[in-house]
Amino acid sequence: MAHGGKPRPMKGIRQLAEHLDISIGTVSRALNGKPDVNEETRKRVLAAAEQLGYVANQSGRSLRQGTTNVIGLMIQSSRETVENSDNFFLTVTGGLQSVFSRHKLDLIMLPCPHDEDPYEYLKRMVARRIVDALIISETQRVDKRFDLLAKAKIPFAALGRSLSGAQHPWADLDFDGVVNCAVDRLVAHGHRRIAVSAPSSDINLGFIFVDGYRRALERHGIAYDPALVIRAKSSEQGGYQVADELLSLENGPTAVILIYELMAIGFYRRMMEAGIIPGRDIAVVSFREAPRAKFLQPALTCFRTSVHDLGVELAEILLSSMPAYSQEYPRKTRQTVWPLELIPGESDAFQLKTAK
Amino acid sequence: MAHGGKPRPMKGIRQLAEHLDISIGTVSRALNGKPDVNEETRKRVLAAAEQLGYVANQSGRSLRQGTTNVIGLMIQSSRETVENSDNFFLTVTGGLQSVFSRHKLDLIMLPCPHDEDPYEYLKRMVARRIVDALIISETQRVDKRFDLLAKAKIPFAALGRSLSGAQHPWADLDFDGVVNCAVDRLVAHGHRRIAVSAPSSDINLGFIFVDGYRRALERHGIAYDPALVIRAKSSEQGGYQVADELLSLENGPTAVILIYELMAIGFYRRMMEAGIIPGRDIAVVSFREAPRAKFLQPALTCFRTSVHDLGVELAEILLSSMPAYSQEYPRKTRQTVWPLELIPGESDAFQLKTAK
DNA sequence: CATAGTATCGTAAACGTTTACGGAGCGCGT
DNA sequence: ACGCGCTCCGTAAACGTTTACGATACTATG
Repeated sequence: MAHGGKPRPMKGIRQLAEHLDISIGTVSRALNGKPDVNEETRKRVLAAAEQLGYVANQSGRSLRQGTTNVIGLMIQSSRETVENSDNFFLTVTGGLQSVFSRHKLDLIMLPCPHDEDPYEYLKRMVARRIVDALIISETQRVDKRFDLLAKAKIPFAALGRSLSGAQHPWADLDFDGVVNCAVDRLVAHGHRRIAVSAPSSDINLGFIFVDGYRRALERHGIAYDPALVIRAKSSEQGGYQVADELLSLENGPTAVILIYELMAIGFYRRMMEAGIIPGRDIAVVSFREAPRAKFLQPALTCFRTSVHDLGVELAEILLSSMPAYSQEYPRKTRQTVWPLELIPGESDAFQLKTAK
Repeated sequence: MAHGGKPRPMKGIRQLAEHLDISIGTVSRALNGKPDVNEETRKRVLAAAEQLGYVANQSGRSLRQGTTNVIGLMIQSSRETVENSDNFFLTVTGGLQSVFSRHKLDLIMLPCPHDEDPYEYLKRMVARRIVDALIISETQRVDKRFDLLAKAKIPFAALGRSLSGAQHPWADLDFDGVVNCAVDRLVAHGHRRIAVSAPSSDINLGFIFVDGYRRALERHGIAYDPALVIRAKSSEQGGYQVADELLSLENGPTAVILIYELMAIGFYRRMMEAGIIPGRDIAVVSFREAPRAKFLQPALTCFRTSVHDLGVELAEILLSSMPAYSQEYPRKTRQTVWPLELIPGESDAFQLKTAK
């Protein structure tokens, strides 16, 4: 009974080596595809590993070679984001993984607790060295995390641009293009008084959106009226509130651009309550289509994109800035403004009769 | 220039020890709150660690003490799930973390790639020993993952019950209670022909829901008619399809129970197309309220619960089965059927006139 | 036969921690 | 003076890998 029986407790590479009567080093080389190993012994090793269910302990490996083969995606998931975003992150995750899995990289999500400072959380995660690279999301207009990551010299990319990260890799939806397209379209239909809804300008999106709106108006020679910019939450209630505020204006708009499709639900309702019919009395265009809005009558004009493919793009941006993969993903630029496509509906499909 | 200057490159505990002229062991003990260390030196160590930004390398620590202080939440995120579930997982995650963070445990999400077998993926994750414990979700009716985890002797809990996991820890929504309550309510309003929609019976939910429906009918002495069970996807299209199939029946129902609120959108639309008004001509009750359904007219009667608190419960179930925390979370039972609350609307608020 | 080269493998160090163990210093009682 | 206990700290082993290096056996070449 020298080395017979079934050594069930698979503790590590050592047991595997003993079971094969091979040195531990050779086993490691065989498993990792290193050159200095006979093809036949390699087969034996792989077969035994498969049979005994051996998989290398990640801690040992990471400690030795200083790499984890894991990419982290940090999400803040504030209560409001969770309520309103329609699985945006899970969809992006799908795109990211479809790229990473080709390189045997695993993606993990790092959800920052609601009661912890995102900066401190990220610092901890970086220091623990549990990931080789990081993707941060929900970027703020000024975001210290960019500096942290740059200083830590860990490869990263951002889902969402930032002033702090002007020269860093990111991918972001083309908010500017959207609002430009929307304004152009509305102006072509005869509108001059166009309202816009946006979240607080602290959030980068809130700033970019309104800034683009402003420049678009300027391009058409329309004066910018601050009263037509409504700050509201990106929710159904927010849409209701936007309608409410616009109704209270003396000189109200003939068209409105909503920043999130969900808002349209509340907006429609409030307007209908007031006897104003979207698509007939007021034009509505909304950013980012979500599957839930299809029921709206009249059909909402909005913008669509493949969030999955945005994830693919972001993954490639990240890999291009990781030394081990950069030659596989050569790039001119590491900053992508992701395009969206206009889906025409009935909510703005009328020509304004009276020129104001 | 013995040990002056700023030793910026913080490589590990060794540098920290040298910088303090203290042995490496003492530094470790000081940082980890072990008893055999002078309070003053402890303060010095903590201060220096803070100043130099030292955080223990996780790989080294894990390797030594065989524990990672990380809990994994595996999600499959099939394309359909991502489309339809309204951030259910992110909400649960919030509840989980609110418990875990109290014990300095970190939660990471492990999203299984779409093209990989969930069982193999889990096997890999377990073998790599990147987590101390696991939560699996989207459990199947028979789910090999339970056996895998039990055999690997890694603590785990499931979000969703399973036949395989009958004796294992889980928390799940009370589908049975929901369908019972719905049937009781509809019967009390005079309905005898009640239809139900459910996903495929492979999915555990699909089985439980219909089984509960069947027993509830039996309790009221109503014959079970298979024609009134419609298998459909939990989406808007699915709801449209359910209405369509029900309309084609010779002897149609006077009430319907939908399994997901999103379906009500399509259901309403198809019914209105046929000139049948929900809440007047047909009663509608739906499971699980989502914020998006509030606009429906007439208001949908549905069931609500705090998904966040479900996460809290699940976290406590898991901790109670981890040796290091079990005495802190004593439990009689490790299986929770999570209750939901009825939110009465107008969609079923009428008494059926003609007794059939 | 001697030598060089090649293919394959074993040995041991290293990664950064934690922790069991023992030792030094000190106070105190006998 | 001696022994004992206590507090605090240093030493070194161990965790499971990977990998640089050297050793061995064999083949080919002169």
